[in-house]
Amino acid sequence: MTNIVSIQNIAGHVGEEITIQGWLYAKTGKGKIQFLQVRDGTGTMQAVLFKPNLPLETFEAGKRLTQESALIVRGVVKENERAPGVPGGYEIDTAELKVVQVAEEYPITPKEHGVEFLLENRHLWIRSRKQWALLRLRATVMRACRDWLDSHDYLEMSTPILTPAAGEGTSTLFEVDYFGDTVYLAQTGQLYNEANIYSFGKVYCFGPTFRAEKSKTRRHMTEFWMLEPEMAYCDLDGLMEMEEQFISYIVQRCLEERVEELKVLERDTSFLEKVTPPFPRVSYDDAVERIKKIRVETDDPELKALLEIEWGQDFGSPHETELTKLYDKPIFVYGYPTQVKAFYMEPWPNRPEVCKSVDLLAPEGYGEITGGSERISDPDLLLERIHHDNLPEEAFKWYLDLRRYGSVPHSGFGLGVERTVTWIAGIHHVRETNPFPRTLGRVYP
RNA sequence: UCCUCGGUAGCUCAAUUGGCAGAGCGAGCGGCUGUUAACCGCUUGGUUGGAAGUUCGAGUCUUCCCCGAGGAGCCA
Repeated sequence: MTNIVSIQNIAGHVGEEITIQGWLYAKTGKGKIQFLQVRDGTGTMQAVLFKPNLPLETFEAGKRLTQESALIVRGVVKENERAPGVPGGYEIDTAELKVVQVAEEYPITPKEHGVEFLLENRHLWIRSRKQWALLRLRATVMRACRDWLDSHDYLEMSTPILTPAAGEGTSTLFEVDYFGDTVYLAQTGQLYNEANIYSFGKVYCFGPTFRAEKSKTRRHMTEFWMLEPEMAYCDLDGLMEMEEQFISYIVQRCLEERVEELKVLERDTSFLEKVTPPFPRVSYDDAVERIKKIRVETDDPELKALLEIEWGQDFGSPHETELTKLYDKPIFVYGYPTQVKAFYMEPWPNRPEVCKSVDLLAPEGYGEITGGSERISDPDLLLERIHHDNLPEEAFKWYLDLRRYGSVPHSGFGLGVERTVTWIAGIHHVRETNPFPRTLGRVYP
């Protein structure tokens, strides 16, 4: 069979005889006509088998096909608005059907399934339409990240995954035996990025990161992908300007390139269309006041309890959720209390209790998708902060060196890929945005 | 680590006060020329998460354990 066509390009082949290589997603049939929904990885389209037009054995072979059987279909492409698929509206009038393998009874039926069952069968679940759309969207988000950064003179620098000590000294790390020594799986590449900017100016690292925290929420995984840009000669304002351009570009790329997938996900894209610079900037001080006001005004006693806050405390997810509901765009919350943030963040001028940190909160209640800051550039201040947090000075010797040889103001942030995709896709749980999610209590498959 | 909910057929669930463990879907066979989670008929389906206990009798009650989900804290 020749002229193999991808389903995503089917619109350009109407009237032609083509071949589709794929798998049977679903099948419905009547006595003399059968409809095969065929996936090929790029989309789904209908192949029609009409008994009078086919050799009997071909029609009978079609009847024996089970869900997820591998098959190759040849026939003429026709436009037909009744034909379902992604993109819909096209079908193939089957002339030849080659059965590559008849699949065994497939566990995931087109009916409802529970989360536990689906996660146990994740290796098969990714074939389902919604999961397929979600992971295609993820790939676009990741590529858009790289495209924007690469075209703005950022250089991708790999940072180590095996690291000698805690990046920030706070989160729980996975331990790995390293020829008798203990090393840790990286939870950030930031410190290495800070070294890299002094050679390359603007850099980013992009890879998996690991947190051994026992978090069981829809926003947490133990292994997730993080993108961390870092920029020399960049202060907090410069960071926010860069972030809003960057995030807006990613969202707009998804709207352009993943129309069908967002349709499958039933995403209301009107929210995404509003994601253009500038984003609202809210100081931590203001944010606390607003949350206090919401807390006073709510009649819900449960929400009242969750929203309890005093200046100086970090926000929890309920606080973030309520804040984002006040806006229809992502918002920056900047100037968090120094005591709740990492040691390396630059203090606010004349207000040492506040630091030049900024989180980006996605709208519609999704909350934090990036966290960043301007970093301390003064060697004495950085050393003082390391001592203040009781961190081992010896481990940070190289990091302190960076402040001794041409230190400049610099900033960076980390973006959680799965959280970003979750928001853009408008879905409930981050685990579905990773092909094989690792969560507390699940490392299979 | 804490709080809440859950575990019954391959899957999704039901089972009244402690009294014969059921339905839909899937799968198999047959029928149907426009299906969209097709429809109609027949067939197939069980270590009720595990252990112990109470009882004439436990899916149901008690104790312990295992597993999962949601949330909190922490974080992207």
